[in-house]
Amino acid sequence: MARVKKELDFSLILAALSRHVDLNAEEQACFCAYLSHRSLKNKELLQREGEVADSTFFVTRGCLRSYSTDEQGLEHVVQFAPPGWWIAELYSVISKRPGTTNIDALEASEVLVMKRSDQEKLFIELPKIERYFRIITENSLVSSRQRIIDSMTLSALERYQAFCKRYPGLIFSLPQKQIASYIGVTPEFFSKMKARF
Amino acid sequence: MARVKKELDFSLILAALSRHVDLNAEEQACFCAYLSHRSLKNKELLQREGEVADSTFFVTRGCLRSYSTDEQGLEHVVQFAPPGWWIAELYSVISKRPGTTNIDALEASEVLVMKRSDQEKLFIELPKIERYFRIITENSLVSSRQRIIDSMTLSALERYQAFCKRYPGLIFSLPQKQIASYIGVTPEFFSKMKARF
DNA sequence: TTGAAAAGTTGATGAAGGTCAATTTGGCAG
DNA sequence: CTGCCAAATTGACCTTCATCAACTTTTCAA
Repeated sequence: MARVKKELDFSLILAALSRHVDLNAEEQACFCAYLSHRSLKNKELLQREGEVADSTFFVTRGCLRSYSTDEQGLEHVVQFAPPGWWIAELYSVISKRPGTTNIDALEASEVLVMKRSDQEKLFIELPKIERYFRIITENSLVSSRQRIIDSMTLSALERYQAFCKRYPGLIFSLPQKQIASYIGVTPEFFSKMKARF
Repeated sequence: MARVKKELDFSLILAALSRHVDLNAEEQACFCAYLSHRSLKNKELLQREGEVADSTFFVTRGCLRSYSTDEQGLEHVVQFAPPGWWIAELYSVISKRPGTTNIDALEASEVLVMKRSDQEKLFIELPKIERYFRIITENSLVSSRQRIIDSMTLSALERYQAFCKRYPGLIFSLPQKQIASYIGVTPEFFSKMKARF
């Protein structure tokens, strides 16, 4: 069987870019030239705690998560990334030091990979790309701070309701132990909480 | 007494910039031209929940905080900003919608004010400024995510110890009810926790 | 200097959520 | 279809931290 070069599908990532910056066809091609592709099996690890991360990932299919493991071995979900979302071990990417969180696939998934060194070249070559990342980083920071406020002001049930509102699609596709981990309760308590409505 | 125009002190903010980007004298002047100055009395409110924020603040003296008020009227500290730090109601600045948090001064303070509209002009005029903000926003996001992980994996005592390590200067200058609010416990529990060492 | 308000302390009690163990349900590889 | 493993449920008990109230100490403006 002949090995056919797989055409990468950039439509999702170009749509994401166009929500914040205008790129002409040439600029789009320049941006895409720096992306590579990777397929992940269910549960496959993309970034392991302790290793230095050098890439940021854009999800085109499936769903990834980043999570931290505590000294008792319990996992705590930092972020879910369904199609159209970026995910990275940003601390490690920025500092070039070993990361403290893991990233894996919650189902068979596909991602576009952008190496930090390439990203930095793009920042110089195409300032609009730096603008794009500046904007989505600002938005992520707002979400992250809101989650801190929620963790201090809301009960577990209210955090669950907030989660359902913010990520309506994920409630049905994720095992509820993952959602419990994201909102910061045990699977047992989560189950009891749901039973009480 | 003659009113003398106050010379603004840009040394702290230029030092902060130079940690991430190189600006020549002209670029520095261009940047500083967009800044204005504001003095704050102890407890003075800089941004009130419900109002639309249009500026970001760089602290040159004193200490600010941003906080959220819950439905029981309790305050929860989102961020402290000692000299050399930026602070803003970023959600409101970005979205131009009413903010959900407050910013006030914990002591007599001085800030440099950068309006969002001016910041956006600078992003176009001086891409290095956009780079600077992209970088510090990335760093803020890393800290914010680490705080989320800490809130899920650490006990109140451990969060206090982490706070002491990360902000060694603040432990002595802040009322401990502010620190309690930041790490997410009541002042009463904080006091008992300290007593038990 | 003083006195009232704010901050901090201490104790009794209670609620939110965790831990551990037993059992049931569900998904899916063979 | 079967069997197995992971996910979810349920119950008993426990830990952490909140709440409320009384009291003490500090701060700071008049």
